[in-house]
Amino acid sequence: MAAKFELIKKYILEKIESGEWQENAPVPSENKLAEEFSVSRMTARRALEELSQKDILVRTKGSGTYVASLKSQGSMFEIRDIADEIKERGHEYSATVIELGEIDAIAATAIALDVKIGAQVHHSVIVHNENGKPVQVEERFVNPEMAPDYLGQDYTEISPHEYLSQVAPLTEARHTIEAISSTQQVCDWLKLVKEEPCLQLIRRTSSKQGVVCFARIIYPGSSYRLSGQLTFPDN
Amino acid sequence: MAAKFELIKKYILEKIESGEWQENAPVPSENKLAEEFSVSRMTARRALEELSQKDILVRTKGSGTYVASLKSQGSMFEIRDIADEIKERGHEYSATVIELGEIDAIAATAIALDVKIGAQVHHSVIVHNENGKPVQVEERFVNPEMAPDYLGQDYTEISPHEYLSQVAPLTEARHTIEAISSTQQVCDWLKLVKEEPCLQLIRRTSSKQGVVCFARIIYPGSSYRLSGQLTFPDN
DNA sequence: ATTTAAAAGTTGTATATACATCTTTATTGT
DNA sequence: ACAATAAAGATGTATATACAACTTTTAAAT
Repeated sequence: MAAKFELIKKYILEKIESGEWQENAPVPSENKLAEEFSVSRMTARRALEELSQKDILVRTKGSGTYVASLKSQGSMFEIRDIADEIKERGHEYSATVIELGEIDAIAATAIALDVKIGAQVHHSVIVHNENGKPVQVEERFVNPEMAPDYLGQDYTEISPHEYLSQVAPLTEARHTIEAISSTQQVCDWLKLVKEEPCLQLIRRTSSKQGVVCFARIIYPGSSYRLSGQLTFPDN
Repeated sequence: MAAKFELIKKYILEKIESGEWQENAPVPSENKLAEEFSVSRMTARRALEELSQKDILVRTKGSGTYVASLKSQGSMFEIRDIADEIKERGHEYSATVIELGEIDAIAATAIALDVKIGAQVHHSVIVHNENGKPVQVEERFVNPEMAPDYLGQDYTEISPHEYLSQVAPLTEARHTIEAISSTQQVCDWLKLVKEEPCLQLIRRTSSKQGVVCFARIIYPGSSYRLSGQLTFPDN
């Protein structure tokens, strides 16, 4: 039989995963959880404390416990939102939607998304511009079952990453990074006059319900960098 | 005044950082710590438990608490040890030491290592081979104060990473990845016949005592990949 | 010597309690 | 209406206790 505090953790995680408790939503207090689950306060506390140490919850003395900002989750090795980064630099950000529609999944896509070959999947190609100049291209294949409204969004306003985070919070992502030479297609998208080494980041995102998204993000290697941080105990 | 359990955590971390307690070393039991620090068992337990959740300690019911394998630390976004990876594939691994000595720190190196410009720092260039073919070059600048014996190691036997992990465990690393075109020097080292897009990973490693190492690791982008994983709560 | 059984040691879970510290809300006085 | 104060509510730290479950060591029996 599972431990009591694990059941409470599970309960909270489910609320967050389902989207019922969004970012910054208040979580029941130690005493409330203790009463609802018929456990002592210390047991309820343990559940909250452990989730807080995993940065899923944020606790404030005197105030309460809240769902953490999900962006802080992935930040260990998340590409900082390109829009934020550009704006922070004081430059103008814009996005160009090159493609947004459905396509048949070829074998590689089907495997990555865990759907049948030939199945219709959502597909988008978006170019991010800094001061009007393209600096990053982002191609995504999205499992329609996980995000049925994917095609209905305005991606000049909200980034796909942002939207998908709302639809499927608490996801796990696997990344692969490689250096490639820009293909003709990439040269077109990024308006490169010649071939250039590029960073290609492939990201496969899944939640407990299944694979959400398969993304290919390409930077011209010379102009942009991807930074990751391996943190370690503060003390 | 700091909380009692924080003092115990600090005590344990210092033992590990100093190297006094190595990998898999036994850590005093809850009861022993409770007695030594004159606290209740629950307080000592809290210190051990929190360090265990950060993967610094490993606890086994009935047996005891031990210092975790440090390699599991960085594994979230550590480049898997190239030697291991090659051996796992059933291929032959070898390393070629191209350079091993001292050099004057130029400005960029000095800043990265937090030493004075012109100071002598340890320097190594090592090429890793798979079945005799070079697949990765690794250039390192090492702060001599942190690892005085760096030059005395046999890097065909032990990897610099492995050695440095012993000298300075519990480090924090910052990574930057970019795509570059191979320079002539890199072409020489990797025996590339023509320019090729490469992944360049720059890693700056520091412990609490200071900056340990500044490393530049270059892969031919087409043949090798760097994989990272963003994990998320198991439940 | 080998096996078996008991004991001791260690971590895991759970509870009840006490008090500290901070925040938010409600009350009261002007 | 405003400000000051009090009360209530929340998290933070610490302790003492009890028992469960597992491992290692010790002791005993064969």
